[in-house]
Amino acid sequence: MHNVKRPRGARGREGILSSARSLVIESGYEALTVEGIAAAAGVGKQTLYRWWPSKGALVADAFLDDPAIPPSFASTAPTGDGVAWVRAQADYFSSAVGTSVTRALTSATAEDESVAIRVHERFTAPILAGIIDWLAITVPDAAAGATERQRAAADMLLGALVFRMLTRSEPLSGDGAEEVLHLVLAGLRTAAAR
Amino acid sequence: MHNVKRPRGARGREGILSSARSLVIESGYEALTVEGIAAAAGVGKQTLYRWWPSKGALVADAFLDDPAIPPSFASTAPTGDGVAWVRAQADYFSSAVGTSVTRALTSATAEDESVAIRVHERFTAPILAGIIDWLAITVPDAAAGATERQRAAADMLLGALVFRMLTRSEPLSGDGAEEVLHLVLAGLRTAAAR
Amino acid sequence: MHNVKRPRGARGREGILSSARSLVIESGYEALTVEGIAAAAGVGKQTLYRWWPSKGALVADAFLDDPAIPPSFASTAPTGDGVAWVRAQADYFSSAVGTSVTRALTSATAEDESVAIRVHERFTAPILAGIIDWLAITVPDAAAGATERQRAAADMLLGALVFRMLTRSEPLSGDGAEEVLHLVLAGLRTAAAR
Amino acid sequence: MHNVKRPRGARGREGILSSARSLVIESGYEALTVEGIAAAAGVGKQTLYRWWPSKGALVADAFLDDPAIPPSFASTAPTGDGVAWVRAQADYFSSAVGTSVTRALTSATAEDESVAIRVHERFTAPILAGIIDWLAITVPDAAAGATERQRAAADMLLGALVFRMLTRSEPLSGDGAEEVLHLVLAGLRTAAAR
DNA sequence: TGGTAATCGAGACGGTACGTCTGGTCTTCGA
DNA sequence: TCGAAGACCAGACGTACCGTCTCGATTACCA
Repeated sequence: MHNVKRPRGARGREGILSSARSLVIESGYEALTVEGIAAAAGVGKQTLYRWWPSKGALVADAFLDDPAIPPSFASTAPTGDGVAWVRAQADYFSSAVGTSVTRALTSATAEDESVAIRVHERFTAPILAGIIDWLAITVPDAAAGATERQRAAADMLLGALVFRMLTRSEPLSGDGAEEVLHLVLAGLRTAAAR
Repeated sequence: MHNVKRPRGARGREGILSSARSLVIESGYEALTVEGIAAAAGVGKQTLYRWWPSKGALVADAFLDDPAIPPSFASTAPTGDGVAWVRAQADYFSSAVGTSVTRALTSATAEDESVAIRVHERFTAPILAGIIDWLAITVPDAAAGATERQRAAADMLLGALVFRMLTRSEPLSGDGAEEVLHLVLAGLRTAAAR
Repeated sequence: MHNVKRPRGARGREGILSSARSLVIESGYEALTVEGIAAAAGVGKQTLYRWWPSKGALVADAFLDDPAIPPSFASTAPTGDGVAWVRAQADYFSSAVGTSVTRALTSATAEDESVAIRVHERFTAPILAGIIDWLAITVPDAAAGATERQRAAADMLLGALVFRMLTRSEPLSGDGAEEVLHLVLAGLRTAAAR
Repeated sequence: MHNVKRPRGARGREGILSSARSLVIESGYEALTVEGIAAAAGVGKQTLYRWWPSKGALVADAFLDDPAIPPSFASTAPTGDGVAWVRAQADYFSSAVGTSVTRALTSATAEDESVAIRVHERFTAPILAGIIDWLAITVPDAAAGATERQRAAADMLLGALVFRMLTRSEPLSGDGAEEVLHLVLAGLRTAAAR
């Protein structure tokens, strides 16, 4: 994306991104340095600057490119009644990894507009799309404007979870997350029946 | 807050905070430096370190201490049907000032746990409390657990707005924000009637 | 010299040396980089490292191999009374080219012992030999040790010119150089007559 | 000289210059780095850049400011018949320290015109002046132009020594240096008697 | 009212990291 | 098959800030 060619060094691109991921999870995005990534990856600094314009862009790639990482990532769409999904999200946002990764992506996003766009396109938007699709099936609504309503509902659902994590030491519990889910579904049903 | 005594310098404490505010709004939190604040306020660096342990703590004070700033701040509670309030919030989060300030507080929060606690206590919690109170009046619900439900609803309402702003170039429109409000109220009403 | 094979590239070996010469004369030895030479010669860096072990060695070759360069080089031996020759040397060491070239060879020499040896053998020693031969003819001296004396005299003659150039903004004038010549010849004559 | 104020840190200015001197003598000017000096002196890089505009200027100060260093420096004027002095110079230029220091000053001089001026004013010119004064006493000459002749003689004397050191692996021996001295004096005497 | 302490601005200090540049080696790919 | 092109690791460059530490000069309080 930043360049069609890819590093071909001994460790290569994946080694670099993997080092960056480890460092973010260990010590957080604020403590992350380009020199630290280079050292951890056994790579010259210039190699990083050759492929990524900034620390934020590198970190975005680190968490966006490899679907296997992070382990229990919030990247699947809800299924069935959604309860299992929303509790898994609550667990993820309560975990050290989930906290580190989400904060890292938020910070990277805040620093650089182009990173923000990329993170949205490749990360946030797909998750929201999955939620919206599931909501459309779960609470059918043929009304004009239903799509906008579902979009707002998805923002509320994911937004409440993220907002809690960013602003509170104790993120939403599984029960709290389920409460959010129920309110969203109840609201949508009422609107659909209106 | 960090010290009962106050600077006696030409500009004083308020001059420092005011300089910090201007710099954040002009150039963003990432570009903010302690040296920059000191220079802008015509103050020695040591004076800043005397009263604030970190850049984040200073910025938190800058936006928390003076109720007059930022101008159209999201700090009042909703009234009536809430529509005017929620549209004002959408406007605020769409503005350059609202974006800068919210991002700055989010970043400061991410860097330092004690700043996070302070921002929550002095800023986020009061806003949420105002919303919760208004929700309790607007959608009366005597059921056990209603408080938890209202807390979740407040997180959804404010969370959706903040989440949108943080992750999207185009924050929620007034209409979108109103949609969120309606869904929250509809959900709460259904739950209350259950 | 460092390799019997020769580049076949567009410009070839002479193109490389010529680029190096131009760059030295334009910007000086300190500002010279291997990358710059490669770029100027339209050649890969590896091609340079294939034939020269260091920047210094390349520069030495650049000024030693081609007798046509630099234009009015100090490489001829004195003739007749030596006045014309010594004034030509003064002019050369006063010129931009003479200054650049001499400084470049001095720096290259200081960095690398093997370059020093090569520059001496191929450049300094022949010049000194020419001077010594001319002195032996001009001030005949059959005494034992006359050769040592002539060697010292040659060092004095050329050394005074080089020393002046290296240490002073204004190198020896033609008159100053002639003064040096007269002193050397007077000293030798006195010694020969002793 | 570069600034009227002086470093006041734990180790101070002299510690920095002393570290620079050691490094030059150990490994030569080419291998010297600003970071190396800073590390050896236990000082931040910025402190060096605050007081000296370049590595060359720092090195010039290192060898010019403290008259006690280098130990057997060529900075005294000749006395008596000059033989002891000229042999001491030959020894100095044959020593590892003399070689390192002279090459370092020559390189620093070649890189930066302002360093060249300073080295000349504070180092080369005083030595030459001492030689000229001694020559004027040793070989009295009331003729017009005698001063120019003595200046040329001083350049020949010191120049031969420096030229030999810079261009040859084996600098002038004591005997060779004495030969130079005799030739200079003989030449001057002849000229004075003319 | 004059003397003494606290506090100020200013900015030097030892450091860390920045983003860039170059050195010297190694790999790719077109002619 | 060989060389241009340029990526690679390494590490120094000169700069920006960090948070700490002197400096005088300027209060402000007490004698």
